[in-house]
Amino acid sequence: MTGDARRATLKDIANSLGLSVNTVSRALAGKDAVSEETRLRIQAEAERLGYVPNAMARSLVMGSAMALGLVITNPSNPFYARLVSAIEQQCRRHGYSLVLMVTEENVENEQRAATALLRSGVDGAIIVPVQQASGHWQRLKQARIPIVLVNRDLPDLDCDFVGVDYEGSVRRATSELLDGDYARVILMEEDLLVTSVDDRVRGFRRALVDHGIREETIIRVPTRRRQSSTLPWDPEDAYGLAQTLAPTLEPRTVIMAGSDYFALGIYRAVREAGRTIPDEVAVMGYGDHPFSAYLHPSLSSVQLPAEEIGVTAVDALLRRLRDPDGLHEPCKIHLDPTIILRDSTINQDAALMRGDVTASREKRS
Amino acid sequence: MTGDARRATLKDIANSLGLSVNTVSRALAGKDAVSEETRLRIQAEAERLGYVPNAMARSLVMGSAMALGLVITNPSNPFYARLVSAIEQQCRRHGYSLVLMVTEENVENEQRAATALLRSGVDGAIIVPVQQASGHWQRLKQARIPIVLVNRDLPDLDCDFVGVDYEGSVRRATSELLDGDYARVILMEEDLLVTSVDDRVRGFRRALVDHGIREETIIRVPTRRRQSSTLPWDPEDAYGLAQTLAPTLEPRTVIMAGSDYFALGIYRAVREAGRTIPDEVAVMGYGDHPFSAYLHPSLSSVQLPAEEIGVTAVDALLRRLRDPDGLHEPCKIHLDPTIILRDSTINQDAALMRGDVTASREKRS
DNA sequence: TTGAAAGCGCTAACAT
DNA sequence: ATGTTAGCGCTTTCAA
Repeated sequence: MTGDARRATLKDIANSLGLSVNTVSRALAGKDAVSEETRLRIQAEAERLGYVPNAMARSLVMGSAMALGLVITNPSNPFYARLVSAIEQQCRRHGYSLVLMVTEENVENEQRAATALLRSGVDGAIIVPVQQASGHWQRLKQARIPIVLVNRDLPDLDCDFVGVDYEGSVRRATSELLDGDYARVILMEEDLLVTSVDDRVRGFRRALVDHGIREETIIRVPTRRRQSSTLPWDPEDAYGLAQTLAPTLEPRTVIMAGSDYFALGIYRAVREAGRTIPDEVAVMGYGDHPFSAYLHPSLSSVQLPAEEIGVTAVDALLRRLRDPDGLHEPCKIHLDPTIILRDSTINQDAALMRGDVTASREKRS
Repeated sequence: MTGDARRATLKDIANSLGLSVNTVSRALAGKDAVSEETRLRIQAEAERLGYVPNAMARSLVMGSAMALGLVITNPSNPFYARLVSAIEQQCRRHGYSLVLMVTEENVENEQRAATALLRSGVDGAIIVPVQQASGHWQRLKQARIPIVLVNRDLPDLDCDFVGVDYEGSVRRATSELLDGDYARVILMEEDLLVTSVDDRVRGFRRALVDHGIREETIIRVPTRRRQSSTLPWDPEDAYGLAQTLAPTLEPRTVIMAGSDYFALGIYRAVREAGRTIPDEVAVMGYGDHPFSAYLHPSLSSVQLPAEEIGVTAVDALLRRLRDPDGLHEPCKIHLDPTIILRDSTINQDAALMRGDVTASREKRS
C-alpha cells in the first residue's frame, strides 16, 4: 500500500507474522498442511504488504520460466501481426508469458535471437525462420528447448511445423484465374528462399500443367531488408515491377500475386496502363488483408487462418512441454486456406459463356 | 556439443577445471583479477560445454531482468504493429528483451497484465492503456517500476508520455479539407474514451471554429471488443455507418476519418452512393497505412511517426532506469505528424479558383 | 590471482 | 500443522 522502495517477499510476511518462510510459501501456494486460520492471517498480511511473487526466483527453482519465445521476421506484415496476437492470446490462456524477438529477415539477428532465447530460459519457442540456415536453432534443440516452426519449414532441423497448404492453395487459386479466358499468365512472388514461397511457386506451376500451359512468367519481388522492419511490406516494389509489365498487360492477362500488397501495386499499374480489372486483367491476391475486400474492384484472395495457425502452434509446443520424452516424429501441420472470390477475378464474358459458378462468392450484407 | 540433457553451469566449468565457481564467473564476466592463462582455459571449457549464462539466476541476484514489458491493445492495428516492431528493435539495441502483452481493449486483461508485469520482474513498462482506469498501474509505480505511456495518456497517473499532437494534426488536416468548397463536414471517430480520440475530436472542432462553421456531424464507430483482437480493425462498421449517410452524401461533403480503415469503408459507401471522390466528397484519413497511397483515388492521410514514437518511448524508459531518483516532472512528448496530401482531398475547382497549393503533395516517381 | 561464504526469493525434502 | 535445511545459478563481499 505504502510507496515502499523494496518489494515485499515471503520473508517479510513471515517475519511480520512470526512464521517461517516455508509456511507462508505453502499457504499462498494453496497447499494443504496449513491451518485455515494461519492461511487467512497470511493472506491478509500478503494483501496488506502488497505482496507479489517473484517469478524469477520461482522459475529458478522450478526450472521453468512459464514463458515462451516468439521469433518473428516482421510484425508489420498483417499476417504476422495477427499471428503474434493469436499466439500471445493463447499463451495467456495457458498462463505463459511471451518474449518477442524480431529478426527483420536478417540471419545475424536470428542468431542473436537464438542465443538470447537460450539465456532467457524460455520453456519453448515459436519461430518464423529467416532462411534455411538452422545451426543456431540446433543449439536450442540440444538444450532440450522444444521448437515449433511457423509458416516456413526448415527441413534440416526436424521439428514440429505449423503452416498452411501453400502449394495446394496457390494451385487452386491459379486455377480460378485460369477458369476464364486468358492469354498470358503471371506469378508475382517474394524473392525469399523459404519453403512457403517455394511451395507457392510449385503450386502455380502445377496449375499451369493442369491447364496445359507451357509458358510461365514469374516475377520476383525483392523483400526489403535494407530498411527497418517497421515498414518493409510496401506495394512500391511490386508497383514498379508491374509497371514494367505495362506493354504486356494486354487484355486477357491473369496475375497471381504472392501477397495482397503486391496486388495493390498491380492495381495501380494496371489502372495507369489504361486496363481494367477484371475484364482485361484478372488479379488474385494472397493473405486476404483487411483492406482487400474494400478495394475497387474488391480483391479475390487466399485467406490464411492466422489465428488457427497461432493457436495450433502454441498447443503443439505445450504438448511437447508436457511430454518432453514423447520421441514421436515431428508433426507437420498444414492447415487449409480458403479462397475468397471477389470482383477482381470475375471474367464476365467467360462466366456468361460457362454459365456456372465455381466457388463460393463472398456475400455482401 | 553433445546432446546433454542439462545445461552447463558455472559449476560444471569450475569442477571440470578444478577451479572455483567464483573465478569462472569473473573470468567470463571479463573482470580483471584473473590471469590471462586461466581466462583462456575457462573460455575454452565454456565453449566446449556450450555454456550459456542463465539469465534468470543472474537477474535474481542483480535485481534487474534486463527486460521491458510492452502492453498493447492490438498488434493487428498497423500503427501498433509498427510500434511493436520499433520498440523491440530499440530494446534489442540496448540489450533488453521484450515481454509482450495484449489487452484487446479490455480492462480486465489490462489488470491481469499489470499483475503479470509485476511478477515477471521487468525493469520498466511501455503501455498503451485501454481506458482512464489507472489503479492497477499505480501498483507498478509503487513498486518503482517506471512506466511510459504511449499514444494515450492517463492524466491520473502522472508518468512519462509519448504520442503525437492529435489535436493539432486533426485541426490542420480538417483545415485542408475545408480549404476547398464544401457544404457539409463530417468527422468519423472511434468511440473509445481515450485521450488521443478526445484530442482529435477537439482538433476537429477547433478547425470548424477557425472556419466559422457551426454545424458539426460526429459519427462514432464502435471498436469491436467483442471479437478476438486479431481482427478488430476492420472497415466494416465504418462502411455500415457511411452507408446510412448516403442520403446526405450530397456533393461538397468533406469527411475527416479517424483511421484509414474508416476511410476504406467510406470509399465504398461513397462509390455505391454514386458519388465521386474527391470532386463530390473529399476524404482525409488518419494513420497513413501502407495501402492508402495505392487506393483509387489515393487517400490523403495523417502520417504518424510510429518508429520515432517507439524509439522515443524506449529511450525515455531507459533514462528513468538509469536515474531512478530523478524526481523530475513526468515528461509529455508530442511528436508532430505529417499530413500527406493525395488525391482524395483535391477539389479541382477550388484549387483552380484559389490558384495555389497549400501543402506539399506527394511525388510520384 | 584465487577461494570460501553469503545471499538474491523461492520451493521441496525431511524433520518435528 | 509448522519449522529446518538445502539448493536453483549466479554475483559479490571478504579472506587467503
